[in-house]
Amino acid sequence: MNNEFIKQETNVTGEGYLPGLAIDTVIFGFHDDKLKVLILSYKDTSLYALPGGFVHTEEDVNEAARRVLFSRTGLTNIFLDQFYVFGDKSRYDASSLKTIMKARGFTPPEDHWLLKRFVSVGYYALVDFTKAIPTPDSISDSCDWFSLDKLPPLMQDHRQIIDKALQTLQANLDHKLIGFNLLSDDFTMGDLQRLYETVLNKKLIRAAFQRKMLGLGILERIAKKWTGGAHKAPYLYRFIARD
Amino acid sequence: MNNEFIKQETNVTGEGYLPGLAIDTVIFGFHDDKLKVLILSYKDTSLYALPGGFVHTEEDVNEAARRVLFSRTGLTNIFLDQFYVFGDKSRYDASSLKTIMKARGFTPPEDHWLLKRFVSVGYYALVDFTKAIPTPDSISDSCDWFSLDKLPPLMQDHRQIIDKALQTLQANLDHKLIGFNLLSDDFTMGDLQRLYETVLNKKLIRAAFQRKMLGLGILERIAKKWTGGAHKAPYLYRFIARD
DNA sequence: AATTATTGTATCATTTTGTTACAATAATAA
DNA sequence: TTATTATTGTAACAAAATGATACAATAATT
Repeated sequence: MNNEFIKQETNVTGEGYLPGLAIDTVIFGFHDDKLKVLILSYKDTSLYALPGGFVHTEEDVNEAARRVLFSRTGLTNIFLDQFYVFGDKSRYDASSLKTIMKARGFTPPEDHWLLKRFVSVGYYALVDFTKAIPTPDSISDSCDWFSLDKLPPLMQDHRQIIDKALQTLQANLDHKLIGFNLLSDDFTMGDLQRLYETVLNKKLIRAAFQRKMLGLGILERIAKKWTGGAHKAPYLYRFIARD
Repeated sequence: MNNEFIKQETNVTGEGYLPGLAIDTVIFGFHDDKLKVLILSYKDTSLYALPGGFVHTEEDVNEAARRVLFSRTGLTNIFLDQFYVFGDKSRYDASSLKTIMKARGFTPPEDHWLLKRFVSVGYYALVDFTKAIPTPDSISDSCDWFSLDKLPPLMQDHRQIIDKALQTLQANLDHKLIGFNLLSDDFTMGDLQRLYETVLNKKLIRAAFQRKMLGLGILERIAKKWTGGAHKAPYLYRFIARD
């Protein structure tokens, strides 16, 4: 359980943190043929936000991204891909952080480091919805999956950050051996196709998709899956682990 | 002519700048069938570096990138693409900046803001070698094109920044309507093919390349070019301007 | 006027992708 | 037990994209 925020808010000058630099993570999951995103809600504020945090002075930024994700959601061992830096002057809005701190019974001084302008580095990841059991940290009420088409109003520019992450995901779906964390270990060709269709938001041709995927040589066939449906049982596949 | 650096070094606390955040730009040009990169050399130090700088407190980061490029090289109206954030703790090396300031007759205090840890946002661009006449700013001896295969030793991690920029360029050459700034206004199909071959570092099939490029519908044929060679004159093409 | 080198394009082969079809088969219903 | 149903895996063919070769056109040179 994370109580780093308490350290951050009472530490008025931001000692031990890189000033003005934040991290925001966009964690995609896939369930019910919908893309989901992990969203935190801050206690007693009705503020929704991406899991984010700050960089320690003695830590790589990429390292910080992993730590922040773990401390805010409990998710670990996830490949995070850095996708953009959000650095517009207009993006930062001190009011939401003020609200969060006040809801916690802390009234920050006007020159509190968290109220200054921040530039945020965006990271995204794809995780297996069933295996990723997010748990909120001590300053959050909840840490939940939201469908992309049913997002609550988000703090600051987090909505734009998600949009940009989705664009990056769509552009990279083919190249990166994505789905690596996204589906459970074993899946059917139908599962994989529905994932692609959802991410790319378009129908794919079944026969061609299957031929293509098998042709890539990254799938191994495990066993048959008895689905309980009135039809031939599909094979189960898994990604071939690379050395 | 830029004398922002004088402001930066005498301003020991970094007032007016975002602390710990730098910008580095990788400007590619193409000449003699070679990819070139713009490199500055600092006066009296034999230190070579990418054109870089810092972000004003009242400015977007993307804006700052354009301003920095202009103030350090004189280049303007260039589309810069943000490609990565270099945030490893190990990357920053105060010694080179100390050397630069000392060579200018200024001995910075140990806690000078420029000697602290920096995270750098990388941008790259492609420019027409013949039109981009770089001019060094007041703290640089020179601002020159270097072949990618003949780079001098560079400050800090600038070499890795260039490598990463090149990878991004290679991955995006097809998608982005690149070459937009990279070749002169009018060019032959051969010019364009040599550019692609150099960036991708592989031979392309002439007939297929020509068919593909013409098929994209982004080229218009201007006129014939009398090259002086003992052969048929090639057509000149230019990119069709989009609305 | 013949020669040379390069360009633009046609032609055909090969590969990839789109489309349709069909046999295989697990569950269900008859 | 046997037909029915829905879905899967794959074959077969069509269409499109790409690779490879060839050749006519032609500006400069001989």
